[in-house]
Amino acid sequence: MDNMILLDIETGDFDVDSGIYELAVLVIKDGRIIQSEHIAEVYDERIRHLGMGEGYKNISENQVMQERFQHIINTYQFPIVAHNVSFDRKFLVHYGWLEENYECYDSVRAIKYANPNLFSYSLEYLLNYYDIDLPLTHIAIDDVYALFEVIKKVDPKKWIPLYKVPPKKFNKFVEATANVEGESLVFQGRRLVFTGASPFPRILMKEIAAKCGAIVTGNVSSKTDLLICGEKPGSKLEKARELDIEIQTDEWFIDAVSKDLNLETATLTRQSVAATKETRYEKITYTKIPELRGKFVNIALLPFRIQKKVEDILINHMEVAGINRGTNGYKVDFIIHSDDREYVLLGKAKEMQIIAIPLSKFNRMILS
DNA sequence: CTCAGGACTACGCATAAGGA
DNA sequence: TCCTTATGCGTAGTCCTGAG
Repeated sequence: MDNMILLDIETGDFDVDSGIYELAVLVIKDGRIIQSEHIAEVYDERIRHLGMGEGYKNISENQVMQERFQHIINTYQFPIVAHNVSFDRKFLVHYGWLEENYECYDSVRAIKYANPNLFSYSLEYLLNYYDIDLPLTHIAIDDVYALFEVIKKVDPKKWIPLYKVPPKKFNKFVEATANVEGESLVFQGRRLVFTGASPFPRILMKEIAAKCGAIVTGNVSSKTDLLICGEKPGSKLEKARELDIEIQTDEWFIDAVSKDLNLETATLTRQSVAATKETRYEKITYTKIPELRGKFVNIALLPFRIQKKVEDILINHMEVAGINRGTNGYKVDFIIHSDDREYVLLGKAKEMQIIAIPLSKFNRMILS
């Protein structure tokens, strides 16, 4: 997409009622900036550096500011692009700055499609990942320039407008397997059918039924012996009634089998499998980092949701000797830490000549 | 800390293909 | 010909992740 209006706003809070304090736009034509505007009004120069709209007036209802913005929109009529555009759009539509049906694109989404294997897509993380030497000041005009640099670097080919369904090739299949210990004869040789939703995953119910000697099928027929019915059943229940087949609830089912089987030990594993066949979605191959082989790595300082992913990569792809998640006492050769904080521990690590790299750099190394 | 909207999950159901 | 199994689409509900 060569023509767009890049946009960033600073607001009082997440809530629309908190108001708009700054708005910055870059008009991009043929991939170049042809106009930049910082639509804002300073009231206290001394606290302006704090960002997040500090030191600026609330301009939500300011007619002049609104017209300045709308003049740009009307002049170029390029689609609007912002990082998490639905957030900015919500404010602009709410205060009547923007038509509800104006074409909007989310840069988070476009960048994600271009590079699906990053640990985060926040603007700060992207600046670090792409090694762009611009500070994220949370002053609208600075941030919008930063976003421009990121977009230039990524050069996303696929831009999907808000509310449009993405292409299927990003779908992943999920393979689920259940494991239940023990054997039982409760349903020996009987044909079972499940219908409706239940708090117990279907895959687990099927596995349990099989352990009890049942033959589980998908449709009710005259050969069916028993229908296990959860909430909101469909036409299977109707059919079972017609054919006068025994109908029981899922609680009844769990009750019946738990006499013989120890369900406490049942396990359910889900594995995400990249779509294959006709799609071009390739299995990720990570670049090995030789320095990590056989080393002990500390990942204590990572955001919680990312810990597991990193752990998996370290064990299965980097052949590390061990991982520790705590910060106390264990042998450590290497530290992978979060980008967004300063740690006292890192100073100490430097003293002890332990290599410490931010997550974004690790991310870059394994994908290069 | 909020909220929008996309991603993901877990079903039903229609239909086609496969088996006895 | 009847029954089972596989597949793909529709959908409702839940979870996740950015923005300030």
